[in-house]
Amino acid sequence: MHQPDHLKNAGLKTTLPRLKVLSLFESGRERHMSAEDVYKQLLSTGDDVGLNTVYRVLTQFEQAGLLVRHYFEGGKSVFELNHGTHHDHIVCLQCGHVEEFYDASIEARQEIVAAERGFTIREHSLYIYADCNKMPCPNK
Amino acid sequence: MHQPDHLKNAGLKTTLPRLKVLSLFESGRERHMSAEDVYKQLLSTGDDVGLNTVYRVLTQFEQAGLLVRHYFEGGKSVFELNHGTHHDHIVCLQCGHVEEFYDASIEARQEIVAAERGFTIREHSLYIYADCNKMPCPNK
DNA sequence: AATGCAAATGATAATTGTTCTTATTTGTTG
DNA sequence: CAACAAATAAGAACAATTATCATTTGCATT
Ligand SMILES: [Mn+2]
Ligand SMILES: [Mn+2]
Ligand SMILES: [Zn+2]
Ligand SMILES: [Zn+2]
Repeated sequence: MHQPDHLKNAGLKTTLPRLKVLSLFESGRERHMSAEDVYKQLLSTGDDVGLNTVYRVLTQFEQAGLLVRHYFEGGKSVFELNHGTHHDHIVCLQCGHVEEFYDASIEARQEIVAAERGFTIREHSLYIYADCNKMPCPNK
Repeated sequence: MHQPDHLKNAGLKTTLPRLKVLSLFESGRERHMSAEDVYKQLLSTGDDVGLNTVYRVLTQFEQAGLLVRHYFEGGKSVFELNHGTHHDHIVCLQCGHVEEFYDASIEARQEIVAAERGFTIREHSLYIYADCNKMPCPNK
């Protein structure tokens, strides 16, 4: 799916830090990660990459369309692999567990809401904050 | 609507800084303002209030239910008067103009999405980023 | 394989938005 | 109007992110 040549295609040199970050996302260990998350994961496997390089690479990957950036409540950006299709998120306020969903009816209504006001949608973000009601919460 | 006694009711002393911040929101000059926005508006009318006091007062007003806080894309919190009813936002990417909307069908679908996954919704945020298509864009 | 150079990295410093600390001031109450 | 708790303001501290720049690395060419 995302091979090293995705980097070349995006005009990015195939460097060690970039490969490390990309394979961390591809490992599937965690789908949604902040810069700090990525930094710490790489530290924990000895694949050290400077924190500012992580930030730079994440931004480049976002621009190259390899990653998608989200602004979850709490101020820090979170990234995930871009698998082409849009989806929204429901986040457990207790444990941080994130589930993804796509609801065609919500998507359609947004278009109508925008059109009624003369707007042309560029993007949108919908986050539902909730309790997952699992015992115990899966992540924490 | 929001009189000074709203402060007392919330257990907050009726101080000059609080009155200044509250009346700025009530003036209707701008509905959605960040701490920095409030700070600068007050400076511009000579009603100086320290920036940290602005932050503190905004947080207190949020807790007292006088204001609602939003996390717009870009990292900074934005506040608006709480007029009791929930609404979502459509933001023009060109001029920053914000319009509010409420769509019962979107709200209802969110409940279904959450329920299907066993979640109980606490809150949600939906921002549509768009072009307002006005010539010129109203705010800038 | 060695060379050359643009591009990328990492150490460090700077910025931005926000919160904390604490001495001074202010609002309320007797 | 005195007393005292609560609130303010100045400044430091913090957290997330971005910028600067000397050194290193990927990679195309010899
Ligand atoms: Mn996702
Ligand atoms: Mn609003
Ligand atoms: Zn949970
Ligand atoms: Zn506009």
